[in-house]
Amino acid sequence: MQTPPEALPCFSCKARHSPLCSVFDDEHIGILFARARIRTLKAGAYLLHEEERARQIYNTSSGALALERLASDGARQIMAFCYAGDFIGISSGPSWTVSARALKPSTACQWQEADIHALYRDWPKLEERIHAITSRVVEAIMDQLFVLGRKKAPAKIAWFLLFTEARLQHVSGTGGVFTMPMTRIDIADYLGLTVETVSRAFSDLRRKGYIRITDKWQVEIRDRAALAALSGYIQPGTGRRKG
Amino acid sequence: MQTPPEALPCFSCKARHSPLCSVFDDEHIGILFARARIRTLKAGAYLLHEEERARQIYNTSSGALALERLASDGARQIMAFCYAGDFIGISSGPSWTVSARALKPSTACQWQEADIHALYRDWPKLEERIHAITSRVVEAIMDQLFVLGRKKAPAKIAWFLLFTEARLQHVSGTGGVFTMPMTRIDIADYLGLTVETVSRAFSDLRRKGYIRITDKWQVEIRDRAALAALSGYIQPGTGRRKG
DNA sequence: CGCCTACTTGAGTCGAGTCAAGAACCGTGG
DNA sequence: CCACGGTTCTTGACTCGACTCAAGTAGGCG
Repeated sequence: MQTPPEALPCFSCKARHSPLCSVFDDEHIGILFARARIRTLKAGAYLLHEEERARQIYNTSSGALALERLASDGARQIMAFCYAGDFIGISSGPSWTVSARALKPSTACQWQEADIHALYRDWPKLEERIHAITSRVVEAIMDQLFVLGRKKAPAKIAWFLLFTEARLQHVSGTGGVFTMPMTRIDIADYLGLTVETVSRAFSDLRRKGYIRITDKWQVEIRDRAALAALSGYIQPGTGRRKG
Repeated sequence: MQTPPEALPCFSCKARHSPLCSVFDDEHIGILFARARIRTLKAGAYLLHEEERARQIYNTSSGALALERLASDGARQIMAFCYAGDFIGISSGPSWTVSARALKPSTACQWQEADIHALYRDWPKLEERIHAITSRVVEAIMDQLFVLGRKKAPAKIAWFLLFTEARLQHVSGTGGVFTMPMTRIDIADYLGLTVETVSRAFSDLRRKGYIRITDKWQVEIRDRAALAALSGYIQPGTGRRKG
């Protein structure tokens, strides 16, 4: 608050307009910033580990993370990918049930849960927003559940591409070209497939002309309608379906 | 409130000690009851439909429901089974993204969302509880996501049996015997399998002596350790894993 | 330059889906 | 009470999609 607004990194932060931060206008964002610890992560580093005490909450400010769970036999399931502006911090128990791994160099703001709760009184909208985010997460995971349980590999990949394009729109900007921050292995672990199946599915889509892949991570959607048909018409990001 | 407490159905309701209702002590439960509409459902009836306007919330008071989503091609994915005491009402948008179907004759209390929100001021614990329920739901669905994405059919079934036994403990009481309210088809649609695969898996477990099935819905767990090993050591209900 | 990891592609296997038939169970109505 | 039609459940035979195993290529980084 005493800090001159111009000095705050918030003003140039990609998460400035995220559900969490946008509760505070430019005049008051310092209240939130003053309580934050900025975490900088290298690719592959963990923001938090499952089984770890969960008394912090996070807001991704740059980069990309995977929320994942690892089984003793090495099987991995990725629950979500988080990009700039995405909130991380839902836990009903004393510890996390997922780990958060950086897919590329990333930064996130970290708060003590108690510090945020203390702000609820003066900023009731904050509590409302966090609740809304949690509800939104439930629906996103239900979408994923539907895809994992009921779609075949080609449909899963098609859905993933459309969904990811939509999620990255605010990063990549306009029409049809985007850069995926995750490896094929990550995609496989997100969709309940193996690397080989993912790779084959990409090749198929490429051969059919539905997509174009330049440098392995650059994807261009060339036939959105075909992908949508393949995916079974799930409208990415909204939880709604046609048909 | 004015109603003499003895007259309230709440006192003999199986959901009396649910997260929602237990916010109110016996003296004040009438406040909640006065605003409730009691919904009675026959087996197969819908409490709510996806795409329907979502401005109500529900608390299951008896019976069992399935939260499901239906695709245009007939594919169904069940997101959760709800029993007495379970809250239904998480939605971030204007309408539901799932339907709630009664698996057997069931009852639920229905409130207008606005009526409940109006109680938040005097009963802050209510808001807290609903938030906690939502967080708990996220973790339950993540468990399911992990199972759908990374477990084979036998492991899915073993996990389902242990999980369901734990969920029904407050109904079935003690050790190892419980009555499943859902059909094999429902189980298949919950685990991302087909009826035939579910049926075969049950038969296998029966032949191995891990379980005993009396009248098709009565299941007795005979070798919990073997089931746990098969399921991959997920501790049902807690979101934790051994290994 | 060389190592390591990620990616791709092929060949073969296996688990789960599909198709099909029969048995058991349900509620309904005679 | 029993006969009947419809659904659910089980089991078998077959098929096919995704996994496994394996080899080779490409790209990133020290």
